[in-house]
Amino acid sequence: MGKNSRKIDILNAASRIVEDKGIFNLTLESVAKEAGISKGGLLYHFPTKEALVQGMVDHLAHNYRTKIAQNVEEDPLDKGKWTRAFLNVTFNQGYPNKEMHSGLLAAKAVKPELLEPLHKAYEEWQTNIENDGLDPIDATIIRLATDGIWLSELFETYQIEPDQKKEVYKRLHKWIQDMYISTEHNP
Amino acid sequence: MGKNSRKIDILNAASRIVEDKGIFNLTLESVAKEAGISKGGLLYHFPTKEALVQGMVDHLAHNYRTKIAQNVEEDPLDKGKWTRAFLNVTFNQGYPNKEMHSGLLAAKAVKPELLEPLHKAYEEWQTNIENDGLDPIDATIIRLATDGIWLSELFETYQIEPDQKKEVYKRLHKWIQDMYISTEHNP
DNA sequence: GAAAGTAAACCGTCCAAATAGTATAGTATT
DNA sequence: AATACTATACTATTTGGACGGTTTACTTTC
Repeated sequence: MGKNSRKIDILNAASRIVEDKGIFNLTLESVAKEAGISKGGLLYHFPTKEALVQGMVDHLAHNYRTKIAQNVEEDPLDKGKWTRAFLNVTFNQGYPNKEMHSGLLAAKAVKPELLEPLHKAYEEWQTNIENDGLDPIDATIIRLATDGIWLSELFETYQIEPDQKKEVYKRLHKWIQDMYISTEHNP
Repeated sequence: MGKNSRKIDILNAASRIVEDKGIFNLTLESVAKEAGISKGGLLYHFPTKEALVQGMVDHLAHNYRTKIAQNVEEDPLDKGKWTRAFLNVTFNQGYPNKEMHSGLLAAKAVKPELLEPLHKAYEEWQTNIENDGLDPIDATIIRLATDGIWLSELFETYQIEPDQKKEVYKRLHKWIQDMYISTEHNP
């Protein structure tokens, strides 16, 4: 296993706690216990609670980035690949997942500045989506809609039916396809 | 003026604290101070911290509901009025606002079950939007996109340019209009 | 209309429990 | 010898909330 698999164990434990018991139960002791480690051991890896939360954010931003990048790379088509990546990741690959939810909430609670790694990722993505070979406004709308799915899962504002979610996905996907066709004659 | 204007003062104070200093600084003392009241006085109105947060959620859910309902009522057209209400409220009336952000985050931190009033509102709205006289999937996509705007403002994932935001609004609005035209011949 | 009564609104202190972080001495692995 | 821990004790501080008392706003009674 990697050198820092222990660190990742700890981060996962922290995520689980935030997810199951809320941020107020994210204490050094509870994280240590959940990770099967002593408090001293936890503090060895993350010297402060803030460092722990920063670790959570860095980790989730890295994972999210990797996931999106993978989808972009594996896409055979160039036009719309970024927009499609977000669609796929959100609708078919369960991202952003609960780990991300906890990380976001923890950071927002402890110190919003910790979210910067994620902000940077989002800025880049927005640029890529606007230069995805599609109409930038339409592409942005598609991205916003996927973020809407995320929001609804994060706060459980409403449970979209799986069938309906699939329909939404198909329609958005088709939308990208139609844009592609309508612009390929105007290079 | 109203009997419980004091309660609302307190709720506003609590929102301000969450917004400016984060959830961990939402203590009984800090809320009391911000509201210009004593700790005892605060506890008179909200006997526990949980009750305070519940108060925040109830208040924001009520305000949001009212705002949406107003827009629906004032809409001269029937078809698409619910979908348009969300568009207008989100893009032109600054809702969900910071007060809502704080309430949501506080509830999620203290006890997610407290969000139920909001969940109920969302369920109803989803039903209304699906029966808005528009294509239900398209209407849902528009709603998801507005939620996406909300998410980005809540976590500041990326700052959408005001011009671009306006463009997005115009396109979504036009989309509703086009749907209206294409379906009005098939009653 | 003064006095008495009453309930809601509010103050300020006290306390037990919890917590972040420090410190330290020792152990296992590499 | 260095790294990665365990285990435990301790400090300093914060916090929810209980509690007993006080003021204000209104009524009622005499």
